[in-house]
Amino acid sequence: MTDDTTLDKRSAVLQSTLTLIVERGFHNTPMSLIAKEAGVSAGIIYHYFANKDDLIHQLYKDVKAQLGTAIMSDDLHDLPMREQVKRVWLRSFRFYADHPQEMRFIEQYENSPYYVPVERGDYDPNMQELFALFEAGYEAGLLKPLPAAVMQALTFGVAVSLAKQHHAGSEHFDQQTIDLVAETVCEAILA
Amino acid sequence: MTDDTTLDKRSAVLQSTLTLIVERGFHNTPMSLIAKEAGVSAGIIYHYFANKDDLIHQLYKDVKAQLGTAIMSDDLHDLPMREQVKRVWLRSFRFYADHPQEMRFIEQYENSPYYVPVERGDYDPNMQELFALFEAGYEAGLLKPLPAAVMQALTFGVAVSLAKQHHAGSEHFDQQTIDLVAETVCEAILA
DNA sequence: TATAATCGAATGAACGTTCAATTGGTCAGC
DNA sequence: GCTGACCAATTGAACGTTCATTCGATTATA
Repeated sequence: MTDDTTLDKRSAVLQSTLTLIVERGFHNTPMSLIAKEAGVSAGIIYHYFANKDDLIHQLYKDVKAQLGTAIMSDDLHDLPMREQVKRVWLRSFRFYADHPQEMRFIEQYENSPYYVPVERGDYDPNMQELFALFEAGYEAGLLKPLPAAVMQALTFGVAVSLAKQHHAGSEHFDQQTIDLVAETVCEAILA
Repeated sequence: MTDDTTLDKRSAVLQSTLTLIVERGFHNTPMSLIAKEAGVSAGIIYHYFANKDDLIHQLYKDVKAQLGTAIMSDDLHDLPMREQVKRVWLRSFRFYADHPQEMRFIEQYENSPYYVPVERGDYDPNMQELFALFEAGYEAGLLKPLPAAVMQALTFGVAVSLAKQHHAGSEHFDQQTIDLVAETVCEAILA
């Protein structure tokens, strides 16, 4: 009973879907349980979502948009490239570290058959901005001439992996260590 | 019908479970379909596995062991640390790149509630050897003094992320690019 | 002949989805 | 300000299906 029932029920449904799927997986999370946890009836879910898959897809979009906002919130223009990269990296790590449920849901979704890699145009606006940043850096010769996928692996791949261990493990990383990784990542991709 | 029925049925079941779960997810992969695809009866699965969860857990152990073998197969001792790291990294990437199903299954499993992070002792012997390699390098001062989790993120995190995009994307990476990433990863963690 | 392997129909529970019925709110016309 | 008409929101029991698992019978193996 994650009681936001006073707010709108659609949000309550999304919220309890998030919590339950992270804890129990896609299977093993019946609609009836989502409804109970959200404090609504089973039927109402179908008023807001076409079906279970639609609910899951919409939740993913929602969470991914949160991530986009967290990373690209304020503008980075007129900062040097190195600083831009560092900040973006730190924010992505921070989002993952501070939002374990959201992170786990994203990962669970993206590694399941639910996920169909999207066209560039389908991305969240903030994410598009992010790609633009990298592209600009690349064309200005400030970044190493590496394929975009390699860039992503060397930056966000590291952030995701690190955050996973952050949550899984007893180990917690102090800010100094995180900073060091951010620097290392910059080193890896800056020309 | 991935016909290895002439071999033992247990393997046939594991194989079709792998294929089907990668394509359809844990849910949406009924035992009956696994049986059909393996060319065996539904009942026989319960002769070899306690239940569906057990089947999935055993498949994971199996695949993870394959990965361990692929990475640590021959011995690396008396190679310089840099070369050891580079080879291990390249092999892990190669395994993922060459075994899309196995990779996807590992990722799907590890990002689902099936996965309960294990104690050190539970790891595959080859994986343990891998940890030992890093530990030795660390204690000899050949690697940067970073937490083990950071080391993993900077190496395998990158490999996994890169391999995912390798499979998802149109983009394919030539050996030269892969080599460059391997070098970059070494740079990132070597003292 | 005893034991292991194998079959596949039967079972019963769980689950996604539907729907007829109820409530609540909005607002036009009086 | 009241009425009633309309539509959105909401309920939860009921439906039909799917699925994991069981088990008695059958076949192969030793």
